[in-house]
Amino acid sequence: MTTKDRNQTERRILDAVGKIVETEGFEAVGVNAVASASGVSKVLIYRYFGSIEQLLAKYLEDNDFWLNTEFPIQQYDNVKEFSKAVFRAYIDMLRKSPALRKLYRWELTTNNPAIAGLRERRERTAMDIINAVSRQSGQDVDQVAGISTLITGSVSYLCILAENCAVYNSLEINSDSGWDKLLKTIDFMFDKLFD
Amino acid sequence: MTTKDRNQTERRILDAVGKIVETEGFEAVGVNAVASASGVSKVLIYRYFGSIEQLLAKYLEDNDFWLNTEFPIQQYDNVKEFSKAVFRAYIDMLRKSPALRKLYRWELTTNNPAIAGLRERRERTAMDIINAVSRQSGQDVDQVAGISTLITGSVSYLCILAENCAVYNSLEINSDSGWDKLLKTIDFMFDKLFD
DNA sequence: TACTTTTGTAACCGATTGGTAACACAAATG
DNA sequence: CATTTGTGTTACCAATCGGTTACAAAAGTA
Repeated sequence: MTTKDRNQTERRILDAVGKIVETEGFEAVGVNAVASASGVSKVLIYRYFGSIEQLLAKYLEDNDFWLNTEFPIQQYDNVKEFSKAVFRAYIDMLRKSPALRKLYRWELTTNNPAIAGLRERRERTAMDIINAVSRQSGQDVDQVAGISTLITGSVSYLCILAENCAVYNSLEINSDSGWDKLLKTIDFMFDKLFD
Repeated sequence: MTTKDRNQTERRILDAVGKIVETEGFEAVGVNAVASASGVSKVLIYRYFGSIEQLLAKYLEDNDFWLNTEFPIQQYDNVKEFSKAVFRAYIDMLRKSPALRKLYRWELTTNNPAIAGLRERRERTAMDIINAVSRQSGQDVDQVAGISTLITGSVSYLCILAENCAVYNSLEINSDSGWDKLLKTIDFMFDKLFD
């Protein structure tokens, strides 16, 4: 260590967590890995964060990993275009962020208080949108939730899978071409559904 | 060990793999775990299977884990009903089999020759169905592939997630009630799309 | 019978895991 | 000045990981 600065040390540790998460995922975040990646003795990890669980909770807290993007439905011409925009944003977000993909992947194998908190907030955000769409379109809430689930669920799955698999149902999920096709399908779906 | 019977020993080892996979997933299949779960010294694992990778390959080979169910499209009244039946079967299969869910989960973090082989066969099976549906319905292949991807992708995701999370978009993915709602949405979708 | 091969176990190996104790030193506090 | 508090490192701990060596005994073979 260069200087004696707790704040800086904590930041180093958290940065190291971020690096490991982005490259190898949450599963690889251990005391030894974080210590060597940050260049800080692991004793300080326990001293400043208590445990790896709490360190990860802090990391999740620092980075807004729930769907916090603002979507003012009033600004859109109609519900259909609004819906398309929401899912387009969802895809972009997930395709751009390795950390977010790793988080979604981690959630498939883990359950702890930090994750539960994330899920709750995400659930609220999602249901706010779904309720708004249902209200404005006159569609049944369960129906809207179902459609939304089909899209976000498969997008989540494909974005995670793409890191280890290039093709799914002949779609190149590794490149823009495959996602353009999927987006076309989504648009097509909404054109048929919202009429 | 009771008797000296290689076949029986191999079976014991493979059974132990199955048990570990179903309960903890492929990630937990290690030499020590398999040895203690099977009651067989780990030396024999190396002797008879070479490595854990090869043991898992053998396990995957023994259990037909790709979509091998036969779906004769001619037997159905129309493409719409055929499609609904296919996805209903997909959901049932995945919800019933813990091992299959664990496999899908494992594939999200891993890539190896055995998995690649599975994916190829699965891809062929899926594209056969998709091509058949496209031909009979007159729909564009990419469109059919897209719809199919949205459904199977989200179903895969939700089935994996359900082991650690009870609710997604207000759907109870842990119980039949949630899946009934989703099935209704899928049926509704096909009713709108195939017309 | 004597010898070889097969099937099995126990014990060990180095590497790595999460976690802690002991100590050095800087900085603030009396 | 002396002393406590905060920050950091080194070195260690037991447990577990994948993997191997050495050996015992059963089973087949000459």
